[in-house]
Amino acid sequence: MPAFWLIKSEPFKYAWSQLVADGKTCWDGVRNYEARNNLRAMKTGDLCLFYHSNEGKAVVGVARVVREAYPDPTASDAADAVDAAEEGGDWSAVDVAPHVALAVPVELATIKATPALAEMQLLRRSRLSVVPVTRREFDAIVKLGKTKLPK
DNA sequence: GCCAACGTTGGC
DNA sequence: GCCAACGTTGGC
Repeated sequence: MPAFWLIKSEPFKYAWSQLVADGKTCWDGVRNYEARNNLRAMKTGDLCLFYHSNEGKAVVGVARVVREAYPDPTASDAADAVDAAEEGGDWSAVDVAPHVALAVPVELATIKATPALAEMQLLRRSRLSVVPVTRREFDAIVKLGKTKLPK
């Protein structure tokens, strides 16, 4: 059984439409240990709710993990590499591809107003950019998005 | 633009 | 190792 996640991006930085245009992308630049651990727990085929933070504030699509965690290419330059070498820390990235766009974006306000979703990590750990989602929550979001998941 | 939450840093 | 200061994120 696949696991479910929610990944956040500011539309300004990397929007859902960009992911669709690119076909797939490297989800890198995560600089938080907990988020990194979540990235590393992802398996190929896991589904990720794609959330636009800050501007939009809604889940707009579902992405699929197409490559499991590997060293973050953006951590290999400049200060990050020095830090990683000195502190023994390192960063990870995964590749994701668009799976399906939600027919209707699921707004943060809607999530907050839905009792079944009140416990989402998105709400409780609002500053984490990669958080786990339960199957129940995932299904509820997709349903609110009036979307059928492709096989 | 402000503020709350929270992770990180640095002085001791 | 504690804790205050600081920086970043993200909602409003």
